[in-house]
Amino acid sequence: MKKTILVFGLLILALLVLFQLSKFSVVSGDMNIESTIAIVAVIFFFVGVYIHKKSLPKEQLESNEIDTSKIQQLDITNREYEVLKFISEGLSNKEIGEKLFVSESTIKTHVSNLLVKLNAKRRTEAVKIAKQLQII
Amino acid sequence: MKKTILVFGLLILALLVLFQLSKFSVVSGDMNIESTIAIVAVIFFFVGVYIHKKSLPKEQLESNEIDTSKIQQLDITNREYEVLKFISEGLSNKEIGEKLFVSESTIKTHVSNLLVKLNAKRRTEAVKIAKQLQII
DNA sequence: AGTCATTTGGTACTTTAGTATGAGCCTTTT
DNA sequence: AAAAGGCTCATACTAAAGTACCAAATGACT
Repeated sequence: MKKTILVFGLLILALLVLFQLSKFSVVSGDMNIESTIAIVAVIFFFVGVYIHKKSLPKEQLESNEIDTSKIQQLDITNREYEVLKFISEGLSNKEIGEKLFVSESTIKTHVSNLLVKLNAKRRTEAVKIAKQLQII
Repeated sequence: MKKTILVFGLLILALLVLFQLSKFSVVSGDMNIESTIAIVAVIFFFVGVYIHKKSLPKEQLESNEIDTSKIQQLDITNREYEVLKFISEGLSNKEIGEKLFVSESTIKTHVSNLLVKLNAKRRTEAVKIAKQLQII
């Protein structure tokens, strides 16, 4: 929180300096008007982008990107990951088996392994943990 | 997609017009340099904010806000909603019962009613649907 | 050729989950 | 007071989910 205030304070200061500099350049004739306005426009455009980005909660920007490396760290195999995604879609073991053209037994095996690897007691908990880890 | 291109096209056009106008104002002496630069800075700042906002996927901005009205539309009661949240946390009926100081039977009743109201076959599907509806 | 990880699938069993039904107790509304 | 909705709980059941083991086929790597 203190950090945010500091950053914004410095930013405003920088903008004021920039603004004064741009005026000075024009008045002193070091630069023509078109260039100055263009530069100011470009800079303030990016400032607008930056401010808006910073104004958003961090999760909304970080989230939605699946962390592939974490999947490997947990030793989750391709097949297991497929099953995990179907679980998060709310499908039963039987339905997942039909989607992947394998038996329900196979899905049960995958699910059991997933629960161990994700340190979950139930499939619902597995979904929660997987989302926290940004795996799905 | 066509709409996006159209909007951005018009936006660029408007900016060019604005840019030319600002130059013209200064050259013709209708406005002083300071004011012109300030106006351009402010406008392009907000353009930056706008562009950045538009560049984000809609879900990232809409999401994270729970839709209270939709909960009522579905006739989900307070208690049922509490249970729903615990389900999404990956708890079992027994664990939820302990958290809410009621029996597992009671939780089963609530879950059954939730599944009907959310039109889900399983608790995992209920979680998925509830998230789609931005209820949790 | 042999090892290893992955995927598959089976049996047998225990544990949760979910359904159906009925009932008692409150509180709010009519 | 009666009706209605919400919360509670129990019984009895069926259906999924999950565990524990075992075993076989496959492909990659050494």
